[in-house]
Amino acid sequence: MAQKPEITIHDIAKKLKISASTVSRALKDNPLISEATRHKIKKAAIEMGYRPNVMAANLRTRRTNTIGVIVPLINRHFFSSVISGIEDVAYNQGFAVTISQSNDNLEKESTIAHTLFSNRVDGLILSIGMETQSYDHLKLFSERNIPLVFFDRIVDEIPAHKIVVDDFGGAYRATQHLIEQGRKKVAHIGGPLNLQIYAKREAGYRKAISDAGLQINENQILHNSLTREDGLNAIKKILKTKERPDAIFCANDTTALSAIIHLNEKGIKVPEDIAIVGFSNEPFSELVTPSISTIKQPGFEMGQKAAELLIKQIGSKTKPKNYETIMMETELIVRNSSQQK
Amino acid sequence: MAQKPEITIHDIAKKLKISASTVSRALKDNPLISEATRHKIKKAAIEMGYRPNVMAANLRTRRTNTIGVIVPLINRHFFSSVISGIEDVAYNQGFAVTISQSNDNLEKESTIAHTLFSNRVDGLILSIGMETQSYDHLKLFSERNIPLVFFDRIVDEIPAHKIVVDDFGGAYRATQHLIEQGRKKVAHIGGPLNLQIYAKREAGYRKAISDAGLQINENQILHNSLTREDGLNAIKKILKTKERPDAIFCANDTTALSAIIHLNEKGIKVPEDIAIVGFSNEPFSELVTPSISTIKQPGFEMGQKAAELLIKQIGSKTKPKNYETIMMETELIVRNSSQQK
DNA sequence: AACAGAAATGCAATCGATTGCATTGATTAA
DNA sequence: TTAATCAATGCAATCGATTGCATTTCTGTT
Repeated sequence: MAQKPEITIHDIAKKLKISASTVSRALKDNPLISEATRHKIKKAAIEMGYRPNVMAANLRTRRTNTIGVIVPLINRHFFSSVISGIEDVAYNQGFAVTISQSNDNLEKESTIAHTLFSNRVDGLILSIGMETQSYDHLKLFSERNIPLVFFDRIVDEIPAHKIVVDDFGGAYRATQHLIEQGRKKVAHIGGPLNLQIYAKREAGYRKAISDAGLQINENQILHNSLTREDGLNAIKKILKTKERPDAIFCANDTTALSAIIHLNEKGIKVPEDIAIVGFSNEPFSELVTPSISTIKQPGFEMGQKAAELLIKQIGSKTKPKNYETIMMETELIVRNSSQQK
Repeated sequence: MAQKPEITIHDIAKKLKISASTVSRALKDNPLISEATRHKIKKAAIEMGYRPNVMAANLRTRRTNTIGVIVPLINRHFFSSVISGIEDVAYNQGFAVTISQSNDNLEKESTIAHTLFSNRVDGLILSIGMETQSYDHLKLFSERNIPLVFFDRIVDEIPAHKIVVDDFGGAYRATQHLIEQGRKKVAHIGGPLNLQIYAKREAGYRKAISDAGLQINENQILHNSLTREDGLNAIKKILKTKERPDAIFCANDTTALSAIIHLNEKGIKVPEDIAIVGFSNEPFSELVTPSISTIKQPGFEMGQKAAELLIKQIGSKTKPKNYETIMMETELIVRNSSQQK
């Protein structure tokens, strides 16, 4: 399609009767070039509509100034907050950010990782998908020493910086809160245990229950992919169990939502009959009736931190001696789904 | 950072004692290469962990097989649906997609456009930001014949394919629906008129009112950026006007939400006292109490269509003779905010 | 056995920017 | 005036893959 001739530094050089090297240096504000020529060159560049060909530069310098980001779904408030945090830091440091979503699908995640690698991103920030249990596509990066930072859904096996929230603590707090409301039989809708975050949330939940000297009913701990539909099936199953629980701690807000909607329809009162707490503080959680008590995660700050660590690592010549796992604090937000007015 | 030697086609060639050209051709399944050598080469490539350097290839071929996407906010359900639609088509056709958000900020939009251009994306799909009133950063593309497709928030001045929804019709339908509910005084919370979509929504609203022989109260047509906060200010302002309206057509769901929350707090009943219709069918619209009647836009399909048109244009040698503007149908979804049970 | 024609492979230039090293020109010191 | 010094610029190789054209190797035919 492109017919208008591409303007290159050579075109500028020819027009100004100087060498391409000088043009290149001038445009990069290299101090070797005199003020006068630099001005002349920049002026010409603008007049001629010069646009650097990043690929040529990248090929030569072996750097792209681009950070790749892979998230399961850009559509989740938590993830888009993280992305905004990443962009915030990256743009200020002159990095471009390219965002991709895996849709929680391993194959797509792998394809994206390979594409990003082939495009030679300088570093990768990611949160793995629910299906992801093999990590060849990620070893690609760590083996070649391309900086990698995980956030939220991390992988233990791969050495890298990791940014997580205190899932255990958050879940503990959430469950404790339900118990403080006088609940004795707390059920749990949890995520796939291959993801650490869900294992930890469940562990926090279990600890809170046993610390309070209460019993766990193993029939009332369910695992699924935490979609709207999964949540609906889960709440139905829970309602069919022998001793109906008086509270549910859900591993995300989506399933909390499903539960609430179903209970509303069934005429079971939330929180009077069954109290509910979710996780993530999705925007909708304050909009439903009753509004959902939940655990707030500092998404934006996690993104900032992840980008900082990554960029620091990109800038350094050597592999970091040790990798940090940064745990950020969560906050319990009490709303109407767990507390009577 | 990268110390492990990069494997190039030359390394493969050396090892197999053949030429790099043959390796290149074999890896691209060029029929010139015999079955036997091709196999040998592919095997070696895998064993050696070869990963093509896309930048080098792109530099040579002047194609990147990458589509750039710019949206105001990835966080909006409508936009992320469109993105999913784009990805759906693009991936199947072997294109990568790089997504960026402008945050409705002209400067950022312009920076992103320049970055994408410098990275030589093969084409661009975008929806402009609220601030965008100058188009130099977009002319960059059209002038150099880099295919460009607009969706939703389009720019008339620039020749390109455009995918829109029937904003006029949707708004007309929404307003008409309010009138059918017996409402006589319908206010409007609208967006910035420099964006065609909002101008059209307002026009549709006006037409429906006058077609019904009703009066418009110009004090009750407000314009703002349609954020939560803007919506709150707008509803407050509307409540202070002389003749309180009995319905409001909001140009998006966000402001409809603000209005509903504020009216709930004030004890003004929705829909009994004031009926409300929004626009876009954001997921939260069915979750609030009362649930929000709204206009549904086919986001996924718009994305698919945009990607199809773009890729077709990328593949063609010549400029399209005429540019299409495809208008997709909207659907009124009646919920509780506009209809008494 | 010889040769046309096809099939397979190689050569070398190219894409556009960068950069180590060489060169030019100007300035300064002696 | 001349050599030494420094500032400014140019030369040419390089990054890795692609591709038009040339060359080599087969294959089959007579």
